[in-house]
Amino acid sequence: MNTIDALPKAELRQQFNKTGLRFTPQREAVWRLFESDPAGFTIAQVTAVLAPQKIGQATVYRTIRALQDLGYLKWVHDRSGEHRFVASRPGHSHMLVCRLCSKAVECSDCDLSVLEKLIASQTGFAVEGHHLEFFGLCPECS
Amino acid sequence: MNTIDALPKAELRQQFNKTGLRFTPQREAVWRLFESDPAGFTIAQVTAVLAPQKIGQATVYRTIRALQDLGYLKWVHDRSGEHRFVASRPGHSHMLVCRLCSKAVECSDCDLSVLEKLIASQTGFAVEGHHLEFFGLCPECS
DNA sequence: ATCATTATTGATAAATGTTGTCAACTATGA
DNA sequence: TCATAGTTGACAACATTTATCAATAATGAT
Repeated sequence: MNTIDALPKAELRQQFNKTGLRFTPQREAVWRLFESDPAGFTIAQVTAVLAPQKIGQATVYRTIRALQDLGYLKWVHDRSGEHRFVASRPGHSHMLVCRLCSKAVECSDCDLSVLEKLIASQTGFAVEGHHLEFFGLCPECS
Repeated sequence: MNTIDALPKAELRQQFNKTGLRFTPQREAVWRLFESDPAGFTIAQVTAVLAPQKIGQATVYRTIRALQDLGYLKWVHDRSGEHRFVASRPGHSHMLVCRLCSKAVECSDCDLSVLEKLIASQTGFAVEGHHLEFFGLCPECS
């Protein structure tokens, strides 16, 4: 229920090529890493894990940004306030982050439109979008 | 309606002293800066603005962290994804950030409990808290 | 008001984190 | 198979954040 389904290699290649980017072994390795753990990783962790495979840190930075732009990576915050990246699917969604195991799951169908209307009427603010992270305990850690 | 009321000097001093911290001219200068602009500042901006007053960057870092711990500073994200700090009042609240003027206003009475219950029933996730930022257009920029 | 205590300051260095450069390499579409 | 053009990794350059420490100054007690 939590881990997202593995992304077919062909689909990932297609996503890269669509925007003129190339599908390289290094980029696939980075993506596979994120796919392997729903808790996600910080940039430092990714470079550390992939260093033995001789993947340079510049490549890690570039790949993470590319995956972000494609919508396959979203960020959440540690309790320490640090960025952590998590595999996801393109499109808007919210993240539920477990306080204990750090696992992050997407919550895409949670509607905030009611709240946005309330805000509009109370403050005159025309809400166009939002970033929302929940933290708490996942079913396994409860 | 947007800018928060100026914080009395005595109250700020009290807040610092309460936790064993001291109320110094440097710390007051940092706070006054944040109080002066509801759009907030990045750390780099604060150090740049206060450099002529001979306030070291280490002091800026320390003071911002202290103000954060006291609850008087909250962070929001730029469109570029960067941290920006904004003056606020202690306690939980959400931030409304204007896309044009970057002004940030607090929205403390927006209830997410309904949404949290919905999430709990749908995912089994026990929500304990959240971080929520809205972006859009403030009344003046609409 | 004075004083001793002890947190704070600024300068500097050290440590991290991020981006730029470029020749060699390789994925891609023709 | 081939030419094109994006990609790689090593390294340098740059930016950001933290640690150190002697001198200074805010605080509570007197």
